[in-house]
Amino acid sequence: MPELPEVETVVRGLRSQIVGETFAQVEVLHPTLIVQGDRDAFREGLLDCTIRDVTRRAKFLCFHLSPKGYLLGHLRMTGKFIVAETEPSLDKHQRVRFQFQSGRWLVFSDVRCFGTLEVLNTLEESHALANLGLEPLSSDFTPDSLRNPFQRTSRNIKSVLLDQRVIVGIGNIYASEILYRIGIHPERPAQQIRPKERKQLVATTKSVLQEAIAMNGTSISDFRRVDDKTGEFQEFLRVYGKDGSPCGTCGTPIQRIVQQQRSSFFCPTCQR
DNA sequence: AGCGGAACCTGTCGGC
DNA sequence: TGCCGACAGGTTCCGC
Repeated sequence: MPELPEVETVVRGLRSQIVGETFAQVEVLHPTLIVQGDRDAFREGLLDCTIRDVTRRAKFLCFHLSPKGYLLGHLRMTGKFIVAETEPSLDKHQRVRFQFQSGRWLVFSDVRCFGTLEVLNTLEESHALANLGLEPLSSDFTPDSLRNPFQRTSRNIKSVLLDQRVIVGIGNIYASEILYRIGIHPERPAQQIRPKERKQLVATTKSVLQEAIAMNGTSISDFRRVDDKTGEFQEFLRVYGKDGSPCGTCGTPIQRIVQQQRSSFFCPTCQR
């Protein structure tokens, strides 16, 4: 489910639902994965703590706890948080179940077990957060801020867009969508991106992500499972997964290639 | 130092 | 029906 717009949507949902709740019970169902470090320390770090706020950094979810500490989560490919008013029935993908003092529940569910949850005293001690790049929706993300990262690499533009040490939040789907909208071929070396194109890249990245957030991230989520979201999903995406169908601008069939072991979709005519 | 590739794990889909 | 390979929205680690 998760690139920046989807994580932002989840964060906003959680913030509106569970700020003020206090952890009364923490059940780790998955033996080793998901929860980083010691399971007892994880439980102890959360019990009796109140959720003060829920925020996002890159694709990480950050629960701010009172009196102290943070719960840092990452959905990776298939992680999901579910809030429930009463005890949810167990299913095999649930990994961690939290009960609040109010009697409400929060469940972390994850088919592939790539997701992570970690309790921290301070955000500074997080290894994961240490080397993250610019937030694309912040004012720091400017054409100028990309000049050096683009200049001093031999990689192609697609792979730099996915590099969380440079820009955070862009994933495989939005990388293709952004490059399509500005007419840049995913295999173009980042070094060859001209100043004018950097400017377009920044502006388009912001607008694509903002538009997706405005659509509550449904541009991606549940694309296979939930029929009623399909319309919105298909309207938003112009190239991702559209391998073989005609480009909306010129009619040339959209092409799929593999870069860094991941699919890229592009129009061979419009993108150079 | 920077890069590409493998690994982490489970599920689904299409082809034979 | 069943088996097999390809593929899935992300990150981290390892070797060159």
